[in-house]
Amino acid sequence: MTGHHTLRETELAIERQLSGAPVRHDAMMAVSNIYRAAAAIRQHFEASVLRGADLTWTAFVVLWVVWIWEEMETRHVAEEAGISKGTLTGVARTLEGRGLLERASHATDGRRVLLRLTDKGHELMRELFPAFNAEEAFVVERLSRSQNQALTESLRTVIEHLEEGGEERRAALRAESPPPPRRSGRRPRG
Amino acid sequence: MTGHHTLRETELAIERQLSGAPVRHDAMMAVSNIYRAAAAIRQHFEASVLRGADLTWTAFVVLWVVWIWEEMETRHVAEEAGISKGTLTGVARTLEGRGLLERASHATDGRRVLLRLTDKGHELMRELFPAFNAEEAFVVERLSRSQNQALTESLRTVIEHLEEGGEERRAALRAESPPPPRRSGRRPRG
DNA sequence: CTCAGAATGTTCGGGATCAAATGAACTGTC
DNA sequence: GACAGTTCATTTGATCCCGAACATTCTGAG
Repeated sequence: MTGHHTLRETELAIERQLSGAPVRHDAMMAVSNIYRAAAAIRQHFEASVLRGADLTWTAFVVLWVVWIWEEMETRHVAEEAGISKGTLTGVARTLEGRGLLERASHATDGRRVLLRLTDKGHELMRELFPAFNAEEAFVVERLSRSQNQALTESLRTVIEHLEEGGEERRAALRAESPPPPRRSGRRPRG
Repeated sequence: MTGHHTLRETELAIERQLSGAPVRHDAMMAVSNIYRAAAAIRQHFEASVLRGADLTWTAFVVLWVVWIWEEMETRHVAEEAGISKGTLTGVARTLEGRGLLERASHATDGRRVLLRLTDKGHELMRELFPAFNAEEAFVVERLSRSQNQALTESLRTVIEHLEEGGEERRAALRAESPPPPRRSGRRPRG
């Protein structure tokens, strides 16, 4: 959308394919821009601050969450980091392999696993976070204080809307047309 | 951030780790919310409209771009879709395998590859896009017209800022401390 | 105490992701 | 016409990503 074509060209191309059916362009642009901005930000960070530590965005976020809360159960880390628990297992494994993170078993519940940073992990975060935050400031550099505020607020509205009403909506859509089994994912044994 | 802890708790925890060094919380919240919103949106779409067609967000975006522009060279598709050309090769392969997309060679340049939808792909997009757009409208449902407008505008500002000033900034940071080789990626032969 | 059900982290399968390396094809220059 | 440099798409390696299946552990009802 930010590529070679102008907005108007894109709109015309859409009309052409849909033979005039109404399209919510405003919603389309908002959603599209949220996604593009997120991708651009992630890419910028991985190519700048995170590059020196050879960390992905996700790996950094996991380290950050664990760093801030000192010690945390994996399911909470996954939720705060916005990834599934299955993904966290893998990310924690690589971070553990690099000596930045360590697992510890829960005192009273044998199922739970606690994550905490190693000394090396602490040291890394202490020097990395200021640089990361400086880059966050760079990202929103062109926005005024009030624009930044409004942006943050609107996005929070969207996030809360999806958290509160999303599941219901998905359930309704599933009821209309039950989805076929996913192509990927673990198969039943036998 | 939208997890169990309040904003204030998080801020205190950050101060604790940084022993009072200044932090740009406003920038942090803005960037964090952009990323969380994008992730929530992607997840909602993959669990609703895209679920029936068993498509990932990326796969849908690629189909969409090709659909709108009828026929397109791969590097332009990658740029419009916001993914690297290496990623596109893989995504196009899976889409081709499902009979939704096809490759065609360029008339005068043997290096280039053109993508276009198959009949099956056209049919899918004709029925899928309206549902997709309806979901986009759902996502921004709680925003007023002017909020939506401002959100879109601010995000565009961020995207353009990164497109225009990002590379220079990354170059400056690389000059300060030349990055070590990446852990992943293809190795030189021999 | 036992045993069914719930909760928790890991494994698995298909796929997406990037940067760097690579090979194929094109473009200019001599 | 050969050849150096450029421009494409593809390959490669390590990682991330999800959801569903799974093994292990805990909990509550009886």
